[in-house]
Amino acid sequence: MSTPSVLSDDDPVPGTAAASETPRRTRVSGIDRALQILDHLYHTEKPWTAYAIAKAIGAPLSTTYAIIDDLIARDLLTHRGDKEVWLGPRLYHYGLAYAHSLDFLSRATHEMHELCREVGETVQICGRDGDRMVVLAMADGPGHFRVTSEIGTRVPLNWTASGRLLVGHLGEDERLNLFRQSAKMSPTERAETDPVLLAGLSRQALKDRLSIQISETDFLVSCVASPICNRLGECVATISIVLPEHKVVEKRDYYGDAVRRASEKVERALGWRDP
Amino acid sequence: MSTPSVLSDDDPVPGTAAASETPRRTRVSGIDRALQILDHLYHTEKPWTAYAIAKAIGAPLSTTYAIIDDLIARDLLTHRGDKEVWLGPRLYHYGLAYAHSLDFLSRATHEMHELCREVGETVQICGRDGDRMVVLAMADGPGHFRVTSEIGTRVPLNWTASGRLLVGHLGEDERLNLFRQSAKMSPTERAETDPVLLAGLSRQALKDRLSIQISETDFLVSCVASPICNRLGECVATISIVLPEHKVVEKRDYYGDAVRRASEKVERALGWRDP
DNA sequence: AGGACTATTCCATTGCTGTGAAATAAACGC
DNA sequence: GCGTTTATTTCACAGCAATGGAATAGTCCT
Repeated sequence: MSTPSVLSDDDPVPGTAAASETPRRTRVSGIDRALQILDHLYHTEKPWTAYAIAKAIGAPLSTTYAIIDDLIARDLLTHRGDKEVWLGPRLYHYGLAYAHSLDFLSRATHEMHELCREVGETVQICGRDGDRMVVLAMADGPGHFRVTSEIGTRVPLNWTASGRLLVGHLGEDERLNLFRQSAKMSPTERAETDPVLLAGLSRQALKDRLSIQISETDFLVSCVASPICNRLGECVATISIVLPEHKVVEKRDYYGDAVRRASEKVERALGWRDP
Repeated sequence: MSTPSVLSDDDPVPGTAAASETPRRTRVSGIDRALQILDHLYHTEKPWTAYAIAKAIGAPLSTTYAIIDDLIARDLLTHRGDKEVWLGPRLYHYGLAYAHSLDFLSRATHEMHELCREVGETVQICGRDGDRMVVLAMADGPGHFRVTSEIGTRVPLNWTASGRLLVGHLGEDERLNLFRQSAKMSPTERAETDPVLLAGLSRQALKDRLSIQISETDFLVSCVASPICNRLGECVATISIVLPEHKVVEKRDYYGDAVRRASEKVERALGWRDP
């Protein structure tokens, strides 16, 4: 709600539990409808046709077509392929302007590059959007066979070390709920999906300021993460090293210390940590 | 318009030349008003109070307050300070989703990191938003005294080497217009501001696939840029090395060649260049 | 203290806007 | 060929959203 965290939406998890509330008002304002459309595209992560969007969000065809035309004219949406539409460039501009104003992110990004250089591996800054973890920034490690992903990538919270940290500060109930509703099996089928176990790991990881995940999302790919917490102890983001499985096994402490030092530096630079 | 470029808005430059058109319709739709608000914040690059926004965009107070409340409730806006509002986190999410879908940007980002490692200096990817240059991505160089800026930074087109490249493909008239309306004196008072000269430099720089700027924006800071052009020859973005003045003077060709190689690699990877 | 803004809220009015339904094709599936 | 689904446009209508105006404090000058 009023949490000044970077990403937490705290929607009641837009899952299957569609609220059958709001009985009055068959009609929704333009802004509302527009946001429904943007959200639909955002959550499904792929282009849709106007027709399909109308069906999916349960809006009248005429309204949907009109608003989509409007949004396209304003560059909030763009055409992809023949009939499909997708989020537009203007949203990116707005987003950059927002990110630009976050001294938090620029600070963290700086430390991310330093850490990347220090350990010679890919480093990421991740945040949370509701029940997903989002890659906010990334520094590619050197070498031709580095492990990498992309800015904007969104994965379930239970797939990554960062995902667990990001909910560690939430209340027991909320944490359990998030995992219950969003925990998914990963491609490797090695991700933990038990909500109770996850909730426990999550809390403990935040306390340790360290979370390690091995090959839960992709084979041979691991992740060593440390939380960036504000003064209230809320995990606003994480900084993590992404690297091949065998390296973590061999030099677990080396990476763990490095990433913890980096996250502390960010917190200190922001005045979120006293020393 | 239908240009698939990443950033070009091609608005008629929202400058002082306020179009006294659209006489009918004292009333503007909700989406319209909402976007006016977002745009106002975006273009002024700072938080405003609801009252001030209403005055600035010429909207009724009641409407403005209502819509701003609405947008805040939806995380499209956030509170900054006591009364002021600013762009919200949700816009960043949408923006990331858009960026994530751009294979262009991820491709360019990869090359950006490579180049950063090769030359050991800060490297940026820049695009254009109307009459401004925008920093889309950045890789910090090593060292404690590196030159750096921030993602999302927006500066007039005439201040940077990249800015000139980004309009090099436009028609003579359009280019002249853009420079005429947006060319501003830089802090160092060394930026070129003559539209005709700028337009010429711009075209030539794009032809050379190289643009060099020395201390025009900041003292001792220079920039070596090369364009990333799509198959139509439109400069969609630039990749540039940011570094201290003296280094450019000493090793101009070294940096020029490196940055040109990088931009060509991006174009080739995207199939925008034949070999 | 008084004037001039800033900041916010309330309300009656009205005309724009979202709706629903229907018309029209094109694209499938078979 | 013929139903079914997708895709798009058109239109009259009613309701609510945006509006203008005013009321109410708070704040900043001087």
